[in-house]
Amino acid sequence: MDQTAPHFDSDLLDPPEAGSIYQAIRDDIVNGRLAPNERLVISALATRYGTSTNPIREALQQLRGEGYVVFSYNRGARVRSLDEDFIRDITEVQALIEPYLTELFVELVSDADIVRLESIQDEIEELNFADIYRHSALDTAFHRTLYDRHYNRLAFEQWWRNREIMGAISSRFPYSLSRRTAVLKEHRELIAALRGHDAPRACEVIARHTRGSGLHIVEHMRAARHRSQN
Amino acid sequence: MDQTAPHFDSDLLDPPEAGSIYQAIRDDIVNGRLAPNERLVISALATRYGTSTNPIREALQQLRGEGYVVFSYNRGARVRSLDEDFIRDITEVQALIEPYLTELFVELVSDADIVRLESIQDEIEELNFADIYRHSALDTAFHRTLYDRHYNRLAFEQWWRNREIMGAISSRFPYSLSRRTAVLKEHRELIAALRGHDAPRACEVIARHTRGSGLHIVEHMRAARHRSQN
DNA sequence: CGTTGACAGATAATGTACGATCTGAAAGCG
DNA sequence: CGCTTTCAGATCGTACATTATCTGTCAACG
Repeated sequence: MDQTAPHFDSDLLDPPEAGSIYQAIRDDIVNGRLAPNERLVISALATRYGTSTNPIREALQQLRGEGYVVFSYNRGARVRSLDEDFIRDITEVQALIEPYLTELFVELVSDADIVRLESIQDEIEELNFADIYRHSALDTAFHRTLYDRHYNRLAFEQWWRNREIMGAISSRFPYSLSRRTAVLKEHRELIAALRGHDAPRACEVIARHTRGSGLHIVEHMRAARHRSQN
Repeated sequence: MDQTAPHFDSDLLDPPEAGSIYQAIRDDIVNGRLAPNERLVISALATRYGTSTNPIREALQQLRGEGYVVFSYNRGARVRSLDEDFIRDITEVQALIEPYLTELFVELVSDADIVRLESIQDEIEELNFADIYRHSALDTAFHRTLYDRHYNRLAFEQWWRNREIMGAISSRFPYSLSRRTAVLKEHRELIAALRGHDAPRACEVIARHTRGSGLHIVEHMRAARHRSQN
């Protein structure tokens, strides 16, 4: 079973060495090694990734087009700052896309799919948020099972990008107890809806799931902001 | 001081000269001067826009991130090919975003907004598709009136990008008679729904409008493909 | 005679280096 | 204390070097 790592191709073939700088920078952003709003100095990145400046400049421009990086003229690039408003916005877009992607999956879901989802979910519950990175990987696998085979690659890529951005920020916060129980409950609810081929219910659950995830992040951000205002 | 500055027609916005190459290339794509699937040769573009290669390379990378351009390693860039599947995909995403954006507008619509929409619509009907470019500008103004003030800039930008891409392809086809009547009818229907603050109806109309627009393009593409297969 | 395959030159993408501004901030001056 | 000057560091544009791919010719072969 090819359990795919969080490795996602924007090109079909990974060029031997080419887009790897883009990949590396993007990974560093979504994993928090390059923090939101952090300045991205070209020469520093060039030495960091062991190349000259031009590949860095091009990678940053691509990331700019994807929304990970912002530029000011003659002042260089920064990692996009992820404030509460932006998380709210991205969450609402996800709450549109995910039910849309789910809707088709309800049509074409097979028994094997259900088994796979349940096995992932079993593992999630067994792990019980002990290892956050492992949990994140499992959660990603769960959702990708739903969306991977959708014909609409544009929507899928949009969803994936947004998910990575949200992951970048949410990995800094712990799961609250209420959020944990909600995640588990909603996953189980979704599986039940899929088994019954109940599209409206599946879409409702996934929309609730998505909104809850965003709200959870925003609440953490708000709390952190208040703490720092003492 | 005597800098024979290549002042492109006195700019009205933005940094002096910075992203203007990006803008120029994007405009050329969405206006069809650079056709779908056309090869984008860096040196050729450099001479075309009167600059060296690096700004071109960076602009293309940004456009890649936005989905206008695709790369293959060591083989350069092409304008994204817009096949029927992609139009279908982009249409379905638009059919998610536009009702979402409309929903809020129903809440905050003012009498002045209604007046403005009606005046645009009057002009559209008076023009009656005689000048396609003018019609397109008016139609854009109509829809932007609905979405411009939405707080979700991410969704707005996504909508705008998709709209420009669809405009790039649809401008090559004439409006069929049935499509013309549908457009006018749906705009009027939308205004009526807005006046009555009827959100569900407004969303339904705009979703139908969006899907119809996409379907219209796909039908033209299909017809053109069959013609060329003789 | 037509097709295929290899080779060489041309073309273009990718990487490196450098110089010309621009920015931001600290030092100098009134 | 505020304004100007200076200056290091960074961005942005230009030029060049290095490969990789494409094209067309020509000979070998069926």
